[in-house]
Amino acid sequence: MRASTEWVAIAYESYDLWGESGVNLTDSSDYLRGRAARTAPTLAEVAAIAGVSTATISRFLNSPAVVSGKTAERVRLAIQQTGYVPNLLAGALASNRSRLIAAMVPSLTQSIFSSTIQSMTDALFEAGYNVLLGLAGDHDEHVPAVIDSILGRRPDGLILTGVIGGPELRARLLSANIPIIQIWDLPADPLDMVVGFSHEAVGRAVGQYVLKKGYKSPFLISAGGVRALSRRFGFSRALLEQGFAEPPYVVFDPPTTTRQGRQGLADYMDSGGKPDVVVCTSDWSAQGVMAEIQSRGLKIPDDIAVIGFGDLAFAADLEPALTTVLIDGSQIGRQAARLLLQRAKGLHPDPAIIEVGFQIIERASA
Amino acid sequence: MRASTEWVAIAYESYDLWGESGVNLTDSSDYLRGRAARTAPTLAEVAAIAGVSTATISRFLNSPAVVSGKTAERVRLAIQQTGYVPNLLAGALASNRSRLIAAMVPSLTQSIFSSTIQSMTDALFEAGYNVLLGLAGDHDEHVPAVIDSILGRRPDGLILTGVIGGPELRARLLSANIPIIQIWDLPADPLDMVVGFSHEAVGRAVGQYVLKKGYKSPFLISAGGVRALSRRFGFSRALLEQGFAEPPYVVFDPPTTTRQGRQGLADYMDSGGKPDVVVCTSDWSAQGVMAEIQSRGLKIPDDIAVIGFGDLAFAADLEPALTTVLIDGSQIGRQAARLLLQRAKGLHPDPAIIEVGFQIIERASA
DNA sequence: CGCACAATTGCAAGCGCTTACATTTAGGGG
DNA sequence: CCCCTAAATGTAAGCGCTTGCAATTGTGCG
Repeated sequence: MRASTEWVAIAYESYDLWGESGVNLTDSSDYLRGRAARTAPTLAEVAAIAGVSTATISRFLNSPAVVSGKTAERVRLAIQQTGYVPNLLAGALASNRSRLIAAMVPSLTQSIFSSTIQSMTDALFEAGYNVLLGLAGDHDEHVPAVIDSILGRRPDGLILTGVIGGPELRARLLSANIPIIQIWDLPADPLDMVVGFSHEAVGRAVGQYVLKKGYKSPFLISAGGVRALSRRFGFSRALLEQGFAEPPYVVFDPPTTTRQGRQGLADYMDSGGKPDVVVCTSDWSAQGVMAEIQSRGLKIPDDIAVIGFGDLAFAADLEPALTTVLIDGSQIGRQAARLLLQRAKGLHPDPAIIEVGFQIIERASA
Repeated sequence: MRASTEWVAIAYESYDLWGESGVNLTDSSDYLRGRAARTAPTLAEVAAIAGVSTATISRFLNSPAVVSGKTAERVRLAIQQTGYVPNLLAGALASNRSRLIAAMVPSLTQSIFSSTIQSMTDALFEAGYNVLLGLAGDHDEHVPAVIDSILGRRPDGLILTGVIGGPELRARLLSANIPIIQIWDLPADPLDMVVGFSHEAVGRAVGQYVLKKGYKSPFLISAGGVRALSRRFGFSRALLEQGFAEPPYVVFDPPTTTRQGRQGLADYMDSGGKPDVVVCTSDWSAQGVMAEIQSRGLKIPDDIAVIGFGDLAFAADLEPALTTVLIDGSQIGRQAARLLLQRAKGLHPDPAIIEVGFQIIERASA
């Protein structure tokens, strides 16, 4: 694909000049060794300066309402003067609340979940929580290790995207005894709370849309994950129920890429396939499909129509604009954060299973 | 842009059925309240079962080499039997090592940094570290708050992308007394270690490339951040040095989107601009530029050429393939992780300023 | 078989906070 | 001006681990 490659002057000198392991090292054991290294001020020091007990400082920080005005002022000054930053590790240990929420996603690159994580992190941050990210791997290959390291941090809540796992994993998660939210799906057997939608319903809706539009020869480009497969399943069901044949499809390994879309359609057409619409389980592959169609001098949607999934930021601004399925990822994140915060307050949100729905966005491509 | 919108059946019933705040709540104070809620097994319990002291269990976990074989076996069993998960908060407090690395990025959505975070997180996880993500906001608006909450977790290292900040912020960061790595740039005045490249050099290289290709009327679409501005500056310099005029440009607020590219070019051309090449400070906007050009029935690169930045995953598979600047984000992440790990071992990597370079990838679009 | 030394293990003192409970101080009414 | 109650603050016991140091056990060798 790369027609040619030109190294830039400065790159000649610097790129990979030091290999990933060919770095010179100087031992200087004084740095970061043992506990002598850091000397951040502690509560006790601030308390001494302010002339109060450590308990008062702690209260000033955590429940300002209970300390008197003049004390508060002295404490404020002492904190400012010392540049005190509370040690949340110690606080978490003592209070048994870490103010940490763990979120597990397959991966970060090209992830459809990033808007969810973004909005969730923002919302939780407002409430004093930090998000600890766990990357499960595109095939969930790191799940057990990630779960263990995450649980070791004693998070106050867990957000999971598409982790199924066997009974032992479920047990391990449940034994943490913290709120768990599964997002981006509606599991048949939820661990706890859920914010998601039915992927099969999406597939079915897209199938009905395709039929309504009068397309006769759909071709499916699907990712290999369970959720994408559910969508494909729903799509096929919709067609079968109307007496159509099961549509041809190709399945690619995650993560889904633009190239897969291009490749998938190219291979299909090169082997004689003549689709009038290509349905993708991701806007990324849909984008590749569009490129492939155009590179063959065909017209979208007249010769071949294209449908994506996700309504990613770029979908509306392709040429032609991409017809796709909108999932409000930010809303999922906000809802998840909200449920978690409710639970942290000791409330039991009802319902604890929130179906966020989806929407087919009809644009020019199909 | 949305030609029409169709709600899917199931969506009618469920979408926003519960508003974001209209949820019924049941108080059940027994849940997650006070310290009675959790009863995870502790070191002491495991020790009792294994018939050894807590110190031995701790050693088994952290320096297995020093415990004898038969003891190790007993401990292993006890751990398995109890389902013990070490409380890393307590461990961190006691050892003054949190095994947490904080990473600050502007945002997650459409972020060019995601491959860096991904590879960094993976590499650090291997070594027993978790990554705590801090979202600074597209205009660094959350920096102070995020820094404080991050430092409170006592991370063992800090990774920063594009945080400048005044002297007081610098002081606060340095006072944490932990390794700091600034990535994706070469700051004139680094806090500590650096893994990045010169954005101005990128701009200059692109400028030279544009000249070499014989383009006469470039138009720039730039993001508003300091890094994108450096690239624009470098680009202009390259042209000015060769006696060309400063190229016209438009600057958009981050985050950079496909729409900005479309809009930017459309506005420029509608007001009479006749560029023969559009240079973008992001592949995202380049993608929008391409769509806009094609929607006007023009040819890429014959009528208007396009150059992007980032070599994001889709760039090679657009039609035509996008000429862009490759930055190896994964390598940045790995290098940063490596530096951090070296430092954690008490070594001082040399050099501590790593320039990763870049590469102009010539494809069909320019 | 006894001793020096190394390899294991145990003891116990924290790490820096939170919070139940006790104590002190402030405020109000009679 | 005193007593009662509420508000503010202090005391001190942990939270669950790590680790310096001491004690114990094991090993090799004379």
